[in-house]
Amino acid sequence: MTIADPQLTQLNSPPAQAGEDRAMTIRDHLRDAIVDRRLAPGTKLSEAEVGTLFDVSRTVVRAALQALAFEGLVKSERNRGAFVANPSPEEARQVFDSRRLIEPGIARAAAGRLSPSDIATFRKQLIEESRLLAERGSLARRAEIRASGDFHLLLASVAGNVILHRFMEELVARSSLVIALYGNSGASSCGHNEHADILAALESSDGERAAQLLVTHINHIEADLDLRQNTGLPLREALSR
Amino acid sequence: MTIADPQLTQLNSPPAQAGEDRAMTIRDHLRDAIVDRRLAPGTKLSEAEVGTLFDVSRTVVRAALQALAFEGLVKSERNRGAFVANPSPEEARQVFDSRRLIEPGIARAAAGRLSPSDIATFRKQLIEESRLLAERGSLARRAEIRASGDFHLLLASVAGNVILHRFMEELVARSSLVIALYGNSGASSCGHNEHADILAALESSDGERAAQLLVTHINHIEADLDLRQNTGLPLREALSR
DNA sequence: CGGCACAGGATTGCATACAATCTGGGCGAG
DNA sequence: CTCGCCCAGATTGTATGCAATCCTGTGCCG
Repeated sequence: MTIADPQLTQLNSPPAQAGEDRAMTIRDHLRDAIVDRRLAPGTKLSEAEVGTLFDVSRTVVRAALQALAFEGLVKSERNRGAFVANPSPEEARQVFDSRRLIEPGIARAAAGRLSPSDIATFRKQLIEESRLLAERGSLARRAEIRASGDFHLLLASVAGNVILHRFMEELVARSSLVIALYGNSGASSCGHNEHADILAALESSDGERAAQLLVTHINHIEADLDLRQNTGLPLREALSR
Repeated sequence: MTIADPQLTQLNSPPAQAGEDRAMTIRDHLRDAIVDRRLAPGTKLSEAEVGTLFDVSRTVVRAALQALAFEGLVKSERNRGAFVANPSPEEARQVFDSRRLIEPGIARAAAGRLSPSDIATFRKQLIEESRLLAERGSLARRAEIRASGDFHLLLASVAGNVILHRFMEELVARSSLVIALYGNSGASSCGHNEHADILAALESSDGERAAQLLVTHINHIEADLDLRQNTGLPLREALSR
């Protein structure tokens, strides 16, 4: 059960980053792979194996894995190793509860600060989403989920609060994991039209409406999941019953 | 310019932790020292020095420092080292903006879940705060600030959302830093009575009122700071010490 | 035949060694 | 005297080695 399948090989090509921080580069690549579902929840991330893939020592890999563990994307167990997080339905609910609490506030803040260049960026983002929505194939589907998350991140960045932005980065990433695990419909889960509506509300400086649309949007995403308790049981306890 | 002053010597006594995670132990001790102001903002945390103090290798220290950097309590600059964070007034405002956004939601959630044993814990907490409020001396003042933060953390823990709880841990810790930096009044900044009022609202299951009191409370804390822009010299935190 | 003990291998935790980079001071030229 | 360069010390970044721990599979015993 090695992680070196063909689709992951692309991880191997960080184009010789400049003297930057290699641990963070690896962290970013792993995070992308996780939210893209190229790495399934529960997959073991062996230090040696990751190190070989990226051609660095375990020291650097450990730093990257620790960072991902902080973000909740990786669960690290002492003397056992690091695994792609496998959020329980309860955790999944908490992710969306948190988003329902935080994102409306972000929307209100963003509504008051939206610059013309922000609007342009948003439009480009929506166009990209449309393009991916039209495309077929699992690869496009992945990119679409990613782009959908980027919309929310863009919103957070416009709001101008770096702390909340980081919180949102974590929440969006974990949402991707949760959707990967509990996603139900074949239909695209993240209604793209809703994003456009939210942007429209922002453009008319109607932060309150944007906030409300956002909550509805999050509700839709969560409603599309199957968060029944059964699925989440760890193997051991499943056998005990 | 060593950090081994008399008041820090107490860091040196982790009573030989069991096989637990030493990096996290060191992280906790450092965090305590930072929020207690025993380590001033801007202080350099040399890996070798910290390692000597705790009698571990730099490897472990690096893990602890990375954790603190992730929480925003430490700012780590490549090839230069780790420093106790020195938040700008703008960052300080963002901390409180974040708290105003998140804590009311936590209060509403907590109001619906408050158990009798929770109430008992809260009461003990308030008594402790009163005790410290009465005491004199900088040591008691530190403990009081700490205890005041613990109230908010307790609230988050009652709310039952582990993600939001972690966010609050970060925000409370950063608040302590900010208060240390920009605190104005000699008077106790964190009105203890307000905590009691909040608890009363929670006990009567009036989450809305608790939320509102909480916002007022946060406003009071922030109002007690001097967040004028003047300090904002990005000049390398010039003379920050 | 099933359960338990134990050894082998593999993996992580930690310490240490070495390389890369930064800081600060001294020295020389203008 | 001031400015700039260069070198030495110090500090961080990374790799590697060793010890501790955990998992697996085998063989023994009930």
